[in-house]
Amino acid sequence: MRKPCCDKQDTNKGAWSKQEDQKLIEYIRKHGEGCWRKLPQAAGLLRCGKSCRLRWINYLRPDLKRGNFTEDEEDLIIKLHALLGNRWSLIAGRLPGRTDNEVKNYWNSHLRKKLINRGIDPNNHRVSHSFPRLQDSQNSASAASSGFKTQPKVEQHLAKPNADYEQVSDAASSLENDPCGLLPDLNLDVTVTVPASSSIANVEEKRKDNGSNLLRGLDLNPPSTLLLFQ
DNA sequence: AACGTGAGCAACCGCGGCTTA
DNA sequence: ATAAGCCGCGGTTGCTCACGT
Repeated sequence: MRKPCCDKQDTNKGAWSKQEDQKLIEYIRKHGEGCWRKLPQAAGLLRCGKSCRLRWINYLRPDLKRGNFTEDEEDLIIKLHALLGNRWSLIAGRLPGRTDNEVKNYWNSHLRKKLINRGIDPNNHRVSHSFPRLQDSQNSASAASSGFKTQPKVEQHLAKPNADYEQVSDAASSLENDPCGLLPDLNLDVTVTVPASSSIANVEEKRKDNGSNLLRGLDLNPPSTLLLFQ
């Protein structure tokens, strides 16, 4: 049998130092990503491989954008969350240079509140009486101050008060259980194909057999050609 | 100026599925 | 065939900083 992943008593925890970052960057620059278990020892780091992977993916990767999310990115996150639910890695996969952790944090700290302020339940993207909407004047003011050019299409279509649409467990299931066509105007223009062996959908289907029905057979194109909504 | 509070974010934890010995 | 390690994910925690009193 294999050795345990790492000796926890011999590993550092908490914030990474610049020296540690540098070691990790140097090592991956030379050897590339992969084999996270061996990496810490090979790179001279007293860290768990898991921790190294997280640090690299979320912070050190050279292709990371960092900085504020654009309005387009915000809109896309909201729409993808309505479609996919809390599948942050999938959502981040549609946002070049963004990580699942970053998207998740941004959702929890900013976007959730925005939706709540508009009387939309962020869990299912439906108008909810338990999230009292601001008056229109306040709403537009808050939208303007919070960076939205106009009301996103999602809200325009979802902000129809109708108690029948409430109380659904999560966004993904709400879409699946949408007999009334709550989201008719989202125009989910996705290509339905037999998944290619290399497609994201295929990989995801292999990984997450539970609850990935939404993705089954969806050929998720690269971000630049994504046509989820119009 | 000092303290309290809340927001934002980096990092950790635990779990599930896959891989491998 | 099976048990245990590996990997990646989502949820949660805890630290830091900005802001208000």
